[in-house]
Amino acid sequence: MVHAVKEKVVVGMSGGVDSSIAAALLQEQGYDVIGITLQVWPESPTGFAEGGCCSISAVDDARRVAFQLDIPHYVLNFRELFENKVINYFSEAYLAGRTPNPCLACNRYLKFHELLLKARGFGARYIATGHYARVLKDFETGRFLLSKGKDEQKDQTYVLYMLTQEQLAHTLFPLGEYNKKEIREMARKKGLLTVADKPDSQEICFVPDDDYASFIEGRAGQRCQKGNFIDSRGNTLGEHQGIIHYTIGQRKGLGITFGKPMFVIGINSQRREVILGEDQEVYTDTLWAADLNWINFAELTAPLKVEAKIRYKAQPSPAIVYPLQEMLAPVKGNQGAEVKVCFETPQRAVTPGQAVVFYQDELVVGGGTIISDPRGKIQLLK
RNA sequence: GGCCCGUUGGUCAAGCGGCCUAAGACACCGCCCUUUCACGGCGGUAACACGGGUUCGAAUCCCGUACGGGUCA
Repeated sequence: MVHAVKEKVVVGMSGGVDSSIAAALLQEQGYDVIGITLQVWPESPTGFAEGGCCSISAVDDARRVAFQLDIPHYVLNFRELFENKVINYFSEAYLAGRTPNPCLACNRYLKFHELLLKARGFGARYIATGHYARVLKDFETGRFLLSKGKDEQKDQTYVLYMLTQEQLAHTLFPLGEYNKKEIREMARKKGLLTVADKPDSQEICFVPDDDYASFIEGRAGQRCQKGNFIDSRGNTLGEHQGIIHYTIGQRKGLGITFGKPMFVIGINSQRREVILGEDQEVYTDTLWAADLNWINFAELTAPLKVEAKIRYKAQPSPAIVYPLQEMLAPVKGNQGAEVKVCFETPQRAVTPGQAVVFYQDELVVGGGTIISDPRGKIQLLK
């Protein structure tokens, strides 16, 4: 008589429908499932949007689902880590004139890195999340690959490009083979009614009312200094509310009118200037990126043809990634560009701080952080 | 001071006696979209400087007041 030892897996349960069903599916597949909810923010569980991927209000929902599935559930306090790795990064990036993506930092440091460490503490070999993505194995190179999920509409690989081989080797994405619609259907059938119809997460989970500027100013203890709107020739057009209020490509909230739509085409944090221009001026075909992570191979040694995405919801667009021999503009303590990306067609609103993610068909080849603005000027990371 | 011109929503700006319970653009607000910030889609709020008159009827014509701009000694 041989006992099949059940493989242990820790599921990051956010309290939403996706991670709940992820846990349920793994359980059906015979895994020994442990549910963990990361408590990150804030102190008080009130006043936060339902359904945020890391919303504290979700702890109760996650606990309830775990109870219904009859799996152990733990709530771990990740507040300090979240503060250091996500919120600080978020604030500093904005203050430096960049546009951060806190979800990427949260994934990189908490949901995958730290959760995997905790999982090992539980004796689990795998962690799992409710992302719509798939992990494959390349048997020729032995590398683990990241692929889009079956549901193209819901593809979330953009926020997973930073996963290391070590992490991919120990991560399961049970939703990769399903559509969102099917997941909600399963939730209803399983009687997980509290989460079945929860809206998808949205907005920054730790910022009340989506007013991130006030949030940053509140933490900094002072208002962000105002500055000038200028055009691409340097003419002053008006006064802005502080650079943290703006991102490249932005149209609304400028409070300034020219009879035609105007967009942010650049941010100069040193001079506290926000550069405005017409729609056409916000397009560029070249960008530089740093902080690269490669999935299909260890290092980029030759130009690579890819389809690249410059924002979560951007369309993948044909491009060539060139490795840079020398780090551009190396500055002590700063990180220079590692690659130059040339698109076949100009991209709208290339924005420093956002990620560029490279695809080949269904696979995520890698990605990095954009460090140049649409006007081709490189801004170094801090 | 005299003479002339102008004064329409937050901004720009249609309108030339009934089609104006006033167009459009930009801005603003809301919803949708969305694990970031944005973009985008849809919808919405909002004005005839003021007071008299002419007329069946005035944003549109006349007179005066206020405020702008121009011009003349």
